[in-house]
Amino acid sequence: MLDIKLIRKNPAWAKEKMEQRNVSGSQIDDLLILDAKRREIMTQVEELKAQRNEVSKQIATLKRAKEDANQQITKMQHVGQDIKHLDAQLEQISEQTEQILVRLPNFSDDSVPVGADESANTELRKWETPREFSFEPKAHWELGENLNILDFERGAKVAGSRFVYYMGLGAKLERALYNFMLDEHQKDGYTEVVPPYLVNNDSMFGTGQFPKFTEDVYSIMDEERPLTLIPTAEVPLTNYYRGEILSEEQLPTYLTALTPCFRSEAGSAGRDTRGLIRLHQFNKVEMVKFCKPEDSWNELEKLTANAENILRKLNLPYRVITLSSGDASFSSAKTYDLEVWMPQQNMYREISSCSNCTDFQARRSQIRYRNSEGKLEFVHTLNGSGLAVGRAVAAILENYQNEDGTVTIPDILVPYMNGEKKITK
RNA sequence: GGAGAGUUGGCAGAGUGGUAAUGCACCGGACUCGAAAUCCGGCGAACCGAUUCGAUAUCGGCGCGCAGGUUCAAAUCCUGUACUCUCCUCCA
Repeated sequence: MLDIKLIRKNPAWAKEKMEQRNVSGSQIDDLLILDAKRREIMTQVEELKAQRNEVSKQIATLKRAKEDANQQITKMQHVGQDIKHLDAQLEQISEQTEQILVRLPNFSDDSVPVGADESANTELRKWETPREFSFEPKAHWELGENLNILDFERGAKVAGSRFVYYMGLGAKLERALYNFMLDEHQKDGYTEVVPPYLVNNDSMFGTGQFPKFTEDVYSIMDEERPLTLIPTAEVPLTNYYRGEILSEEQLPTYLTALTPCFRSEAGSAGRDTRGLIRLHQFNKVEMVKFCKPEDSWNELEKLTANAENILRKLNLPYRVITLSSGDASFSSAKTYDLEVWMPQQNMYREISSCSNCTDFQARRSQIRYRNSEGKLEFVHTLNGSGLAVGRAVAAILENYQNEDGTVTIPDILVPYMNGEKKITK
């Protein structure tokens, strides 16, 4: 959530920043009109309440002295009516203000390339050149099906399209990967967490998925109480400290978790219909950080390096992209995407997304800390995938495939595969 | 699933219709070479608004798990709800 005071202070700047994110500047105008009205009513109602408090004290004094207070009581009955009326108005206008405010995305950092969509993204760096194949590289789904380690057909039968079974060494490769990732992140100072996979609406609001993106997730009703299957571990990890005041010593806090992620993929019909790239359920290792505001930009670089570390140790070629203002996600002030090389598609595909959400999520979820002057401040939150496990499996299958259709296990994973060096039929 | 108890400041804990005791902690001061002890004073956290360019500050609102209701007035009464604990039941 944006700081309304910041918008109040500099409306023109706020409008420009919102337009960079494909949000009409008129939203800011509407917001400020409502905000001015809200404060006007608030002043009125607060004056009346002050009066009521004052007279109530007189009534109490009179009553204690066994004197007559009827005149004051009658007067306050009217004041009470006025307060009720104005409070109702205030509530209505506050709701309208909130409606707008909670749907505005975070401000992009000034270092972010300005543009409406992914065409304005910029490449920051590239690591390793993709391998030259002496044969036509196969798609990972073809390799996986031939090796009997991926079964999309039965996934579709049992659950529907965009679901898969990993079998045998495929399942083991998946497990090897996330064990490896979690071990690496632990070395980098992250605490391993197993969080809830179902979360309540407050949590979904806290990280910015709700109220705007209800279509993208699976929700269930549990005794009238809605719960949502997490679309990413960012939600339970960032909400870990929701509503809390942290001490300075608790910062920075690094958390990591392997979780399944559930996404309805509404609006992506027809895209990546084959393979492991876009499933309704996939595993992901996520990293989340809470830090002091002054540290968050440095922490973003470190977080991104932690994700890159995984790809480097797996020896998978990748590049780092800075997402443009229009392409970055709702809560993010700046996002780096890591894209891994996929030989069959002959292109880089997103495998990780590392974002600095500044105080945007912290304000929504009320996560603060007491700074050295004893003042409360919102923390900054960051999150990044390290990595999407399914996509990593896909990248390994394609990059490590041999001409005979077998797949060599990356050296670093061999110990995690009980010494298995190759996947054969 | 059933029954009961509870939720009050940083912590402990009183308050059952008249506007949140008290203790510890904390902050300031005195004493001291300095500290401890002692004494004096201050202090519920957060949030919002007005005055202000802004900060400080002042005033006000708000504030007893949360949301409603009754009342001139609610921590207190009523309704709903969340969470915690205990017991029973069930269960991996």
